[in-house]
Amino acid sequence: MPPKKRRSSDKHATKDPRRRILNAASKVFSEDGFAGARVDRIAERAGVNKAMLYYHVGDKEALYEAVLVHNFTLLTGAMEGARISEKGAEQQLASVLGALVETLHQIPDHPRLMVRELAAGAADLPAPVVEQMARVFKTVRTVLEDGRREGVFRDVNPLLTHLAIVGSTVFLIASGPIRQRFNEVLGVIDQSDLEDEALGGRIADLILNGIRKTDE
Amino acid sequence: MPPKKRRSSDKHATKDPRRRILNAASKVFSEDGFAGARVDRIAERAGVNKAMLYYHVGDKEALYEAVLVHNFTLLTGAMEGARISEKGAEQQLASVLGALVETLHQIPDHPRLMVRELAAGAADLPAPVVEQMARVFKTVRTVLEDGRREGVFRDVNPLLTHLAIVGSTVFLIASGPIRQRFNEVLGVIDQSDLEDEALGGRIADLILNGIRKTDE
DNA sequence: GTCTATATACCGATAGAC
DNA sequence: GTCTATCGGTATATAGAC
Repeated sequence: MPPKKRRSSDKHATKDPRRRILNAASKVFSEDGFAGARVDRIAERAGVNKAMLYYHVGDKEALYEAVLVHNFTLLTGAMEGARISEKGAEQQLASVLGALVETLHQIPDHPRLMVRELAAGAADLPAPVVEQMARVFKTVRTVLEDGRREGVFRDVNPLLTHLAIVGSTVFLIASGPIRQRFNEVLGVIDQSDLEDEALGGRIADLILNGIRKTDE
Repeated sequence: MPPKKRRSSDKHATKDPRRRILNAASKVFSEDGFAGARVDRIAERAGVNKAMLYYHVGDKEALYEAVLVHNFTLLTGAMEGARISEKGAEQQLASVLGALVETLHQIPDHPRLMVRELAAGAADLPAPVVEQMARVFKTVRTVLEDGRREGVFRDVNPLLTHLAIVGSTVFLIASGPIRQRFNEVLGVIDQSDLEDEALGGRIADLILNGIRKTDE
């Protein structure tokens, strides 16, 4: 038996409290923002007493930082793993984009949280979170530079391109709930092909066509 | 003398109170979000008494809706005007994109506000605001469809492309404040060419290359 | 470790004088 | 139309019993 973390293992649905609190907090923070989120609601959704929340994680601010770092770790891990699993820059970019889309699709809280931070100017983001953001940018930049060196990508501005990639992806993921409302106003739009993981391919296609070096 | 709206005209800095309140509210809401915004701070920044704010505009919710509609009106007007001032679809798209970037650059509050709404799922956006959002999408979609009919654009998904355009633009505008912080972590990045209105051209270039029909 | 009850502070909104 | 003073509701955080 592995000594790593005792599992209660007998019953169901009871992960360790801290994990349950973090998951609940991620949802509530992403829905209502930091200021709008209510600690009582987080505790309620996590199925723990509010006092226990403070006992296990800390105050509202510490809870928020823990959520951001946890979610970001999943994203950076997936993107970096996707990059080194491919060889050519073009394949790497497609793979990294796929990992980006897929991960954000799995934890849609995260793009919503980060999109709020972006709106706020990300002025008082904790340093650990900024480091995670930087890792995402570094991964994309590396692929872009490799692609340019290989001669398959145009000489695009890395930061601009990165923002276009992450911006369009995050926008697309985060906009899921509102598209239905759009349809009511605009009439029916076929968005069947916007569902599922076909998203990654569509976005990758769009971006790749924007930066791929053609026979100009 | 035009009968339209009496201007105090004698002194300086005193526009009508409602306008001052709306401008201040736009800034504070965009910085702190609806829940995080403090009515006292809005009144203070507008240079009016809090009771006067309620007298002239209404409660916090009415104030918020008034801000969104006001900002959106500027954007839709600029984009629709830019479209009909050009002839070819490609020129129209460049012009519309230019108007989009320029307007958001002039009122950076707006992308921040909308980005927050997006994060929240835009569940309880007032109907007038949703209509304005639809106008933006309609303008972009019309250009894309024209371009496809003219044979200069690929058969891209309108909603996907629209989200990529607006997403990358909004992201770029809204991310202004955080890029400096990125530089501290990543080392110096040349972003001199990301300033000013050169932005419009760069984004238009990137997007156009993504959807332009090539000799495939 | 867990829960109840509560202290403390803050914020939206308005009453009412001028 | 303008301002001061304040009410009432609510949210974070903790004290203290078990």
